[in-house]
Amino acid sequence: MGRSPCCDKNGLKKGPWTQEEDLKLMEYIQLHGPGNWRTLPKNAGLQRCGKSCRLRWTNYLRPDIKRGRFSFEEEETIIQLHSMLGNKWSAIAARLPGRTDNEIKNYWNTHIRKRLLRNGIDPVTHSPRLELMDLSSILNSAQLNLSNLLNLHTLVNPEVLRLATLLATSSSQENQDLFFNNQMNPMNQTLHHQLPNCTSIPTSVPSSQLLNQESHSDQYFSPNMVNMNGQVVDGNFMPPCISNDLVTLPIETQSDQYRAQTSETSSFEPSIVENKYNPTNQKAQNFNFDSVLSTPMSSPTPLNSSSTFVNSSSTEDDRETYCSMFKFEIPESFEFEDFML
DNA sequence: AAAGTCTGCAACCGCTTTCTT
DNA sequence: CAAGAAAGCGGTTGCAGACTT
Repeated sequence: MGRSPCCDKNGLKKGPWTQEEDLKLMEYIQLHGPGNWRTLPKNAGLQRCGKSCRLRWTNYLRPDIKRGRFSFEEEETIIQLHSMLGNKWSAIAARLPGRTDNEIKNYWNTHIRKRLLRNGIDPVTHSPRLELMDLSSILNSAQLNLSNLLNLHTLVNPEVLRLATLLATSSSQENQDLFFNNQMNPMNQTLHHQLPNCTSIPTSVPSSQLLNQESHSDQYFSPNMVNMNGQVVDGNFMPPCISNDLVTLPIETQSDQYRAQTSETSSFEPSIVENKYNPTNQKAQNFNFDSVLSTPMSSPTPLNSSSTFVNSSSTEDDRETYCSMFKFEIPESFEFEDFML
C-alpha cells in the first residue's frame, strides 16, 4: 500500500549546494531527464533528499531559468498578477517565462513590497493606505483649528486636506453626526453629498492598475494634471475619489521630464519641495489652496494613450518615484499634534 | 580597520494536493 | 477506497556580502 519513503533523511546533506553536487545533478538530469526524485539522489551519487534535488533543479539549475535583474515590464507584470492572484507565486511564475516562483517571491518581499509600502500602498490589498492621515481623528479633534490645518498643505497631499476641510466646514450637522457617530459610511453619506460629481474607485482596484498606465481604466485616470481649480494643467492627475469605505487618492503617473526633476529623499521637508503638490513645483504652480474651500471637484478626463510613463530603461530610483501617492516620508520625530493649534 | 547592522536570496520547513499502489 | 509517498506550494530561516558607524 502506498509508496516507500523517498529517502532516509538521516545522514543526508543540507545547506548550500557545492559545484560538484550541481554538476552531478545536471549530468544526471541531462541523461535521464528530471523527475523520479525519489531515486535520483542515489542514482546520481548525491547525499541529498530528493526534495532538495528537485528544488535545486527547479529554482537554480534548470537551463531555461533567466538570471539577473527583473525588468520593469516583469515588475509591472508581477504587481498586476499579485493584485489579482495574491501570493500565488507559482501562478505568477507561470506568466513570467524563465522566472521561478521562489525568485518572484523573494523579489516581491525584498523589493516590490517595500516600494509599495513606501509609496503608501498596501501590498496585500493593493489599496492606498491612509494610516498616515486619519481623517476622523483630525476632524474629531476638539482642538481643530482650520488655519493650522491649512498650513498642512506643505506637508501632505492637499487632496487629503481638501476632503478634511470639506468635512470640517460642512454646514450639515447631520452629516457630521453621521460621520463621527460612524452610524453609516461617512464617505458615502457625507462626501458624495458634498461632491456629487466625484468618480468612485472601487476598493478592489489593484495597485497595479494605479501604477500601470496600460491597465488604467479611463474613468480612473486623467492624462492631464488638474489643479485645485479644476483646470487642466499638465501631466497626469485625477481628483481624489471616494470609495465605499475609504478615500482613494490620486496616483500620479509621471513623465520622464518630471521624474528627472525628482529624486528619492530621506528627509521630510526636502521631499515635500519635490512633491508635485508643493506650490514651488512648476507643475503645481497653478495650485491655489484657498480654492479648496470654494471650488467643486473636476471630473477626470479620459486617459491619453500617448501619455508618457516610466519605460523599461528606467533606473530603480526612477521607478521609486513613479508612484507618489504620498511622496513624502514622516520622520519619527514628527508630532502631528504640533500642527493642531 | 573592525564591529555591528542590513539586505538579498538560496534553501529549508511544513502543510496541502496529487498520485500511486 | 484507503493509505501513504511524491510533488507542489507558500512561509520562513540562515548566511554571505554589502553597507554603516
